[in-house]
Amino acid sequence: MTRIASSHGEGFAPETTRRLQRAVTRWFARAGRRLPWRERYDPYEVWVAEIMLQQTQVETVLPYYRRWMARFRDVQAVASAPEEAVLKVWEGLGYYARARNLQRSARLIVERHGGRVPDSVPALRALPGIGRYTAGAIVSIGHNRPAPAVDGNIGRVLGRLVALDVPVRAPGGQARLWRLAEALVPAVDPRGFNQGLMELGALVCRPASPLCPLCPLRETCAAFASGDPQRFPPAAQRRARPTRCGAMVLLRNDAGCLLLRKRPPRGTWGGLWEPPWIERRAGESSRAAARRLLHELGISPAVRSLRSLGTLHHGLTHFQLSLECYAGQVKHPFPEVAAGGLPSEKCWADNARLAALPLGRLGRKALELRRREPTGETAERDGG
DNA sequence: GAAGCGTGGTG
DNA sequence: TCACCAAGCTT
Repeated sequence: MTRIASSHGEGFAPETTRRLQRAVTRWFARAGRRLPWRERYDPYEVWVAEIMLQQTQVETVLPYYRRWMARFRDVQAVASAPEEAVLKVWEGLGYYARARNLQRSARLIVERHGGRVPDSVPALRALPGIGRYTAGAIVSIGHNRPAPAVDGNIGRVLGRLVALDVPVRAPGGQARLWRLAEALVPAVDPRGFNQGLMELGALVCRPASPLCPLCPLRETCAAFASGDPQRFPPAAQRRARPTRCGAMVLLRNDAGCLLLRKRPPRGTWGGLWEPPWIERRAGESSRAAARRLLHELGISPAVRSLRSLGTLHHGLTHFQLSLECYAGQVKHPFPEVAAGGLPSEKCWADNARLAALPLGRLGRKALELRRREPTGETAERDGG
């Protein structure tokens, strides 16, 4: 391996660079997976796929991508859809700000770019939800123009190639990787090169147990030469994940409809619907928390009883949720629920509405808990 | 710069 | 069971 210092920063000697470029693009042409967004390389399709793929694996994305394309054929279709329709297709995929930003961006693309996905990094980065990586990916993959793009996979591949000794996310690590990517991306077939690096990271240069014997870059790879490629680049420290406890209420009225609340547009599960829940205060029992929640909802006196359905556990990136779930019946068929907020933020949903509204996984889990519970009145018992 | 933002797969 | 990770972006 020959590495030289150049005016562009660090990089490889020109002949090494060309060899790496060829090795990656040839390997990708041979071993790259056939994926729906790789059929036509339509910039709209690449854009949607890249947003879905942020922090999400290919296998998870596939069914969502197909549903999306069946529902929204082009930028205009996204721009003109109700937000709820967009969130419904996204339901279950997580990081819901991506869906809201996708639609905001679609409207901006219609306004500013005549409905065509921009082909320059600055124009793309001006759109919400598109950062440095995604802009580079859309330019190179969607438009086949040379642009560097460093995601988790490429960061690991390049990091191993040069035996990067600081975490990818560290300040110095990012800068060095982007300089490398910039120096390596070829003018010819940048699409195949960037995708090839990513595909290598996903299939061969995996975080754990990399398949070096299958790697077209092993002769140039400093981590491979070290004999322990898995050590590079070093992992960053993780933060602790605290558990938050609380109570959720599944309230049915006499018409059999379930009370749902819409979450505020920002924050966790922004814009999605869910059965109301509340965090427990210090020293407060979950049943007491449930009663406090009912009071906030303004329907406390109408509830005959609360029976425990069990505990719902849900893990998120930065915390773990543990919710005691209570089922209750409300006396009046259509009680006022506006007391605790705007009327539009709550609704009594029948089964058709439940199926049509966007809910997060937590909400769906709660509905499942209720469905499995035998119907009819049971004596009040405390689940904690 | 660090924290917030979902979910599912894996060892 | 549980920590770790996966095609990052925003504030």
